[in-house]
Amino acid sequence: MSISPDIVEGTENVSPATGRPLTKRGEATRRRLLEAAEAVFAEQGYHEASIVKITERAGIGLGTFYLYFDSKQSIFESLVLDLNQRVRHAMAEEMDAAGSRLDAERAGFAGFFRFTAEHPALYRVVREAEFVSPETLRQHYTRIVDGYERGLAAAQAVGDVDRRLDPAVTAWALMGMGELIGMRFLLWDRDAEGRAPAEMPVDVFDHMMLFIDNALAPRTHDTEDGRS
Amino acid sequence: MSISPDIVEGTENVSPATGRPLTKRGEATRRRLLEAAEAVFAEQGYHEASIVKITERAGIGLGTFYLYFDSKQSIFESLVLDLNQRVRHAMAEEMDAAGSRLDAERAGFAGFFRFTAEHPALYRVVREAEFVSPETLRQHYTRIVDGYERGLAAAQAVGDVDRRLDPAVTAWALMGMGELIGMRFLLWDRDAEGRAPAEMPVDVFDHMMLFIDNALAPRTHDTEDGRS
Amino acid sequence: MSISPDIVEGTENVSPATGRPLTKRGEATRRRLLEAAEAVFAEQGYHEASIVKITERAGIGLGTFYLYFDSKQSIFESLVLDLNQRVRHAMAEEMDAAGSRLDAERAGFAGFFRFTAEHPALYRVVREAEFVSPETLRQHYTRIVDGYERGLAAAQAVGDVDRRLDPAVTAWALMGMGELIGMRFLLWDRDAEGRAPAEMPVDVFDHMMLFIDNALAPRTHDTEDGRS
Amino acid sequence: MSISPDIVEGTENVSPATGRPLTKRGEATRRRLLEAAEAVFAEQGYHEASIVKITERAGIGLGTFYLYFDSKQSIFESLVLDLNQRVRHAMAEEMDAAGSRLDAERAGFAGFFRFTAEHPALYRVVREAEFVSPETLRQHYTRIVDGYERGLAAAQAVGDVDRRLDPAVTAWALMGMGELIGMRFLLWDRDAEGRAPAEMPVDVFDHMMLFIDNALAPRTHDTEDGRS
DNA sequence: TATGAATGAGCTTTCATTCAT
DNA sequence: AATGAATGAAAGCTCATTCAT
Repeated sequence: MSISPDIVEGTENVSPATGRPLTKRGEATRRRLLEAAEAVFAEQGYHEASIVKITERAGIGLGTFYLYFDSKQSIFESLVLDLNQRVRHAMAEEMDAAGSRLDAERAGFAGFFRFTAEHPALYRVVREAEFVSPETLRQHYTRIVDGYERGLAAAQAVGDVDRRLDPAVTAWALMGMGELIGMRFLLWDRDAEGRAPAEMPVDVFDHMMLFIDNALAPRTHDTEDGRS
Repeated sequence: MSISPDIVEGTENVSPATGRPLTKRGEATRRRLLEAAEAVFAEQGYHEASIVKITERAGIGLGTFYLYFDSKQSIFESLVLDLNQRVRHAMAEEMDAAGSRLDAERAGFAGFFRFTAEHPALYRVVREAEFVSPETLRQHYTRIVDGYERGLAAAQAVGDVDRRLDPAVTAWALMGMGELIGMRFLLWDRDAEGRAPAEMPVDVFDHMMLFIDNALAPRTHDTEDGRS
Repeated sequence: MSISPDIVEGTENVSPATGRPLTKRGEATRRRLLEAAEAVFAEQGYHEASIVKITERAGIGLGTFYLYFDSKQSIFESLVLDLNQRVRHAMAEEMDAAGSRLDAERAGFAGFFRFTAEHPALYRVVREAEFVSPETLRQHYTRIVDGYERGLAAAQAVGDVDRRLDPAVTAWALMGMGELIGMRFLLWDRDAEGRAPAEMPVDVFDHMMLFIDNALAPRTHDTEDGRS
Repeated sequence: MSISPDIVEGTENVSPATGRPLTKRGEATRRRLLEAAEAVFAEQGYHEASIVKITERAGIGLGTFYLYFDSKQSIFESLVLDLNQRVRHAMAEEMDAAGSRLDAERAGFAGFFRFTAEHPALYRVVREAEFVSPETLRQHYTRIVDGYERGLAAAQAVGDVDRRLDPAVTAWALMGMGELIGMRFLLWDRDAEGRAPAEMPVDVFDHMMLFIDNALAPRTHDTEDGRS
C-alpha cells in the first residue's frame, strides 16, 4: 500500500571529455561542482548563474568544469535529475516507515517539504526549467507524480481512497498543492532575520493534510460500487 | 457567496520617459508592445526574449520601446500584472453568473483554464518570475489566492464549506492544483500536429472538481462544532 | 589582346543584422572595419587577429562589428573578395594602357606587384586561407588566373604567344611565379630600418620578365602550325 | 650538372625536457608524434589542430607530448624541417638518376609533385606558416630554392640554360610555379568520390615542362654575349 | 513621438601548458 | 618514460540600454 516511488537511475560517472569512467578524485570534483551548482542556481536562478560563479564556489578552475559537464545546461539537467532522485528517495524513506494510508501520505509530504526546505534549489530551478530543458522538467514532475499515482491506485484497490477519483488527475493535484504550499509557507515566509523557516509550520501542514484527507477519504456509500 | 476577486488597479498610462500621460496613439503603441511581449515571452521565455524581438513583433522601432517601459524587467512586470488582472476578471465574470457554491468554483476554474489556454504566457512567464521579479510573482499569486480565500471564508460562514479547513491554506492548495493540472493537461498535451488542446478536457476537469468537492464538502456532523 | 580581367561584383552593402541597405554612415563604418581588418590581418594573420583588435583599430565599439559582419570569417571573406577585386582592377588599368603583348604582361605584373607592396594583407591572408575559407581562396586565385588565361588565349590566336602552351597551365604558372617572387623580393627583403621595399626592385622585375618572355615567345617555326 | 640539393641536418634526437639523447623507444615515440602531427596538421590546419588531437592520433598520453617537444610551435617547426628534408631527398634521388639537364628538371619536379601528392601536409602547412614561424618558412623555401639556383648556375656554365637569366630570380619563379600548379592540379582537383589524384596528370606536367623548357632554353645567339 | 546605430559588460567555451603521480 | 586532471587567459559573440537625429 506504499505510494513510495521506486528509484532506478545511477549517477552519471563518465567524463564527457574523454568518455572514460571517473576516478575517485574525479568523482569528488564532480560532486563539488554539483553542490556548488545547486547553491548558485538556488540563489541566483539559472540565467543569473554563470559557470564562473559555480566553479568559484566549488573552488576549482574554470576550465575544469568542462571536464565534467558539457555545458551549463548539462549540469543543470544533471542537477535536476540528481535532486529528483534524492527527493524521491527522501519521500520513499519516510513513507516506508508509515503504517496506515494516511500516515504514508503525511510522511510523503513531510519528506517532500523537508527536502524542499533543505534544497530550495529543486523548487526554484524547476520552476524556470520550461525554456531551459523542457524534457528534464517533464521527467522531474512525471517521476514524482508517477509515485503518487501508483500509491493512489493501490490505496483505491483496498478501499482506502475514494474509488471515483482518477489517480492521474489526483496525483497532479497533490503535486500542485505540495509545490505551491511549499513555495508559500516554506520559501516565502521569513523571520525577523530574513531566514526561511527550517520546516513547514505544523498548523499549515495539518490543515493541508485535512484538506487532502477530505478529498481522498472514501464516502460511506462508496464501499459498495465506487460510484454514489 | 461569490469568491470572485475584486479588481482595482488601472492600466499604467504614464510615459516613463516624459512622465506625461500617454496620448491615444501612445496608448495604442504601449498596448502593441505588451501584446508582442506576451507572445514573445510565451514562446521563448523571459531570457531568450529580447527587446529587439519584441519591438520587431510589435512593428515599432527599437528605441521606441524605452518611451513606454523603463527596462525589460519593467515590461515583464507590467505584463504579469496585466495578465493577472485579466485572468481575475475572466474568473470573476464566470463566477458571478454562477448560482451555487459548487457552480461558482467550477466556473472559476473554468475561467482560469480558459484563460491559461488562451494566454499560455501567464503560466510560462510566472514560472520563471522568481528571479526576474519576485515581488511581482508574489503579487500575482496573492491576488488570485486572496480571491479564493475570501470566497472560501464566505462559503464557510454559510455552511457550504467544511469549517475546519483553513481558508488560506486551502486557497493555496487550490491555486497549486489549478496551476499544475493546467500545465499537465492543457500545455503539455499535444495532438498529432503538435497543437495544444484549445481547452481543458472535460473528464480531467470533472475529476478535478470531484476531488475539490470532496475536499471542501462539509461533513454531516460538521455543522455542530467544526471538529469531528 | 588585353589580358585584363573583367570585374563584375559590387560591394556588399546590406546589413547582415537587419537586412536593410546601409546608410551613408553605415557604409563608412563598414569601410573602416575592412581597412582595420586589412591592417590587422596583414600584421598578425587571421588567427592572431581578433575582433577586439580590429574594432579598436577601427576606433569603433566591439558590438558594432556585428552590425556589419556576421563573424570573423565573414569579414575575412569580404576582405579577400574586396582585395581581389581591387588587385584585378589595378592590373586591368595598367594593362589597358599598354601597347604590345609584352607591354601588357609587364604592366599586369607591375600592377600586381604594386598592389602587393601596398596591400601585403592580400598575399599574407590568402596564404593561410586554406582552412579558413577554402572556397574564398579558390575564388581569389581563379578570378586572377582566369584573366591571365583569357589574355593568353587571345595572344596565341594572333600569334603573339607560343601556341603549343596550354593557357590554363601557363596561367597558373604565371600566378605562382608572381606570388612567390612577390613574397621573396617584396615582402621578405628589408632595409636597415626593417622596412619592406616600396616596390619590386627593377632588376628582379626585368629578370622575371625575361624568363616569362622566353617562355611565351613563339618559336620561329611556331608561326606556321603551332607545333614544332 | 645535377641541381639536386644537398642535405645536411640530422634528426633532432635530444629530449627538450631532460636534455639527454633519446632512447630507441623515445625515438619511436617522437616519430609517431611527428607522423600524427603531419596528418592532423594536413587535415585541420595548424590552428584547428590541437595537442590532444595529435597525441590521441599518436596513441600516447597528452603529457608525453612535452617530453618530446617544447610547444605546439616547436613540433610544427620540426615537422616542416623534417618534410623539407624529405622532399629535397625525394627530388635529389630522382634527379641524380637523370641524364640530361632537361631530364633532371623533369625528374626534380616529378619528385616534388610526387611528394606533394603523398604529403599534402607540406603544402598545406607551409602556406599558413607565415605567422606561426616565419623563420621556418623562409628556411623551407630557401633550402629548396638554393638547390634550384645552384643547378641553374651550373647548367648556365655549360651552356644548357640561357645565360641571361638570373639564377636566383629564376629559381624562385620555378618554385612558385611548382607550388601553385601542385595546388591547382594535385590538391584541388577531386574525382567523383572526392579523392585527390594520386599524381600530377601527365598532360599538365608536360605543358608545364614545355613552359619551363621554353623559358630556360638558350637562344641561338645566346652563346656569344648572353644578351640579344 | 519615433528611430536604429552604437556600445561594452559579460557570457560560454577552448586549449596550450603544468605538474603531481 | 608516461600520464591526464587541472588551469586560466583569451577568444567570439549577444543584447539591454543610450542617444543623436
